[in-house]
Amino acid sequence: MSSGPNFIEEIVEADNASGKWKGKVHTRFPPEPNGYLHVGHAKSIILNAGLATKYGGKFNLRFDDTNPAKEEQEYVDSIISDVKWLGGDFEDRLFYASDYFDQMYVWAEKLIEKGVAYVCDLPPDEMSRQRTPQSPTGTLLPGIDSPFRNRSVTENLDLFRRMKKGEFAPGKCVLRAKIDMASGNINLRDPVMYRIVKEHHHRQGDKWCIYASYDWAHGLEDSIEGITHSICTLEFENHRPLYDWFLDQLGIHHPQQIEFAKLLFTHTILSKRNLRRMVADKIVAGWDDPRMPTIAAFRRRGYRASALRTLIETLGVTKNESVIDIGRLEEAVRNDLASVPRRMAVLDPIKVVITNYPAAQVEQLELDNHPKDTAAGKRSVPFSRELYVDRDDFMEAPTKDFFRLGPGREVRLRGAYWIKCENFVKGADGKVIELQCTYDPATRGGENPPDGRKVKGTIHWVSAAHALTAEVRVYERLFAVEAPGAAHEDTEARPAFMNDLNPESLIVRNNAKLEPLLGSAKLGDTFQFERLGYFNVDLDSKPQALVFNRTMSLNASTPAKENARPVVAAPAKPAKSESKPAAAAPTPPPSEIEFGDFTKVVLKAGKVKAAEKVEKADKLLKLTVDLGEAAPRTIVSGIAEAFAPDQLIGRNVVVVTNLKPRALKGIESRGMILAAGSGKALQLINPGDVVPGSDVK
RNA sequence: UGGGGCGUCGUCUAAGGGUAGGACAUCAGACUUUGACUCUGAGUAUCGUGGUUCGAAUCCACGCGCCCCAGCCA
Repeated sequence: MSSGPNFIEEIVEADNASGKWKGKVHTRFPPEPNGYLHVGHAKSIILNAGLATKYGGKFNLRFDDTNPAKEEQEYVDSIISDVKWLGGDFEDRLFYASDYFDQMYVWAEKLIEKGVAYVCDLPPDEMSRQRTPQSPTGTLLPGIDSPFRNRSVTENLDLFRRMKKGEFAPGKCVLRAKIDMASGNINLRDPVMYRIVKEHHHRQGDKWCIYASYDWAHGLEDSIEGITHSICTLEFENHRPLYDWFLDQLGIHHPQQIEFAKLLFTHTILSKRNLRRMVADKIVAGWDDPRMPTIAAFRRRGYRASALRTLIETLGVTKNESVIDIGRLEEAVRNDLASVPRRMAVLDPIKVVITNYPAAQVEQLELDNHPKDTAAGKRSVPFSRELYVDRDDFMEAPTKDFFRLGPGREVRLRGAYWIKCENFVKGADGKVIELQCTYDPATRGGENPPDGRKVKGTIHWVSAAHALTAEVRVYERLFAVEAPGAAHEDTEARPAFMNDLNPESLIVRNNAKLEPLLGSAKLGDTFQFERLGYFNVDLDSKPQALVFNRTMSLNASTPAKENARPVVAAPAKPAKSESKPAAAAPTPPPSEIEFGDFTKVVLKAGKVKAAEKVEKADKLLKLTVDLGEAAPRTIVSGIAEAFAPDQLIGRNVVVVTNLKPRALKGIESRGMILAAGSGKALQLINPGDVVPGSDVK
């Protein structure tokens, strides 16, 4: 796990070796308080705080509250608790950019006096045009100087002071830095330092009507706090020259800005706008709904900070933009919870009557709290004639790879006895409501009987008379596809990502049966319910109305039922399949496979409707292919050397339909034409005279 | 088109002129009173083309691909 230092640590170590900061390391996490923190922020917090810890430095939490229109106290509070929960130890160093407004103002006047800042009266759209003029062919041209660029220092000072006093309406004018209107980096084309905003600030009230912009403010904030390494995400790379320019002009403490790639996950959306939308549209119950990617949601769901820290350490820190498989997070959570005590719970109960067990008898059986850790001790679990087992553990007509209960089948009840199903009873609705079983007294504790009989299955159970009834919320991934929204268009009514919601992301079991010891579980407690996963006590739980969340499923290596066979079987509509994973197979098969994953290809017959050459690509043809779907697909294929577009129209072809869409010469290709040979000798595979959309075997 | 950044197994990530290694995922097997955990094994990678060199993922050149910037957001 521990590989060498990451590139940021290398910089820090080099600085320590050269004495650049006299051995000091001081980092910071500078959120804007305009939303809840999510996993992406966790990386930044863990990275910054971790650096400070590792090199004996300090870590600050600072609210970058320079835009009064967007910021709220609610977010400040949630961010503070999230940072603390993640282990970001800022001690007493909780700061607000707004506390530096006076100092920033003094420095702004200094730049005006130096002649490198001026008040500009251009309206916003005009300023934008002058900063980014384009030639008729779309080439970016050098910017045009503002007519106000050469105002005198006296005039600028006067105007700026009047801006501060509130004499001008918002939008009337701004303070700009005088840098370089010809720079290729647009950020250097006289960026805005102050704009007029007449809004109530959450800490400053109505004291200010001019507010510093990010580029002007951020370096100053870092400088004031004595930050040494100012770590931010890649999109700020273009802003670094500005960061440096302001600090150089002022001649003040000059931290080094370092950029890294932010953390993204598959099956997840992270943009604040979209998260807000999900909360507003009640797709989820709130910012801390356990399906959300927020820190607050993770905490509520039962993830621990240590899982996140381990994960992020394992993933490393680079400048490669990467999307992490959400399975990595899930796996990290499982590993982190592995040591937690075991309990038994039945989510979807079927009653079991042990016909040869004495009606009045109750045994207290001793079960291990943890199978590997003897120090975790034992607990006592009552056993009696009537039990509950999970519906998933019984099949009326069991297949041969099903190891659990069925007519005539024998299984081990974990830590109790072997039982054999002799009969079952159905209710009026045809559902099985009761299993009649016999037990073998020679198997007490679940031990093997002396006659050498074997069973393959061990299942969990709960004594009916002693069971607690609880609500259990079973969570799955919120999105059914890797890249939510990617295959759809946004509309006003429905953002693209909403098309990819997993309809089974929450299943509530409100008649779950728990072993009695769970009655004393407190908020914050997590258990493994054997064979089901890790579960924690939810915020909504009350002593007489217990509520548990499934924090994470266990790995399931074998299909629980015959309908969950992920491999060869091809879904009819690969673009939106697999919305119904079986309960015990939480990881649905991917609907879009990677190029090269040949065991899972879905082949369909298609008819070419149109074909044309692709500009600037000798080998590519852009085909429109009817696959019997609602709309024909665009497929870009490298077959231009062998075929002219006209030759292809009307032809039947074989298409790999479940490839991940790929962009070829900027055209999104949704599928691949099957062909053999190469170059001019290329042959298309012909499916014969079949209907578009037919399966091809 | 201008400026900035990034390209290593399916996915992350090491290797800083000298055996392309690890993790996750996948597959196969062992073990198992959780179809879990654990253990063993397997396969698959340096964006391309040239060049320098005894030797290149690494250095050079030219391409190609992807991401970011053109808010008075951060």
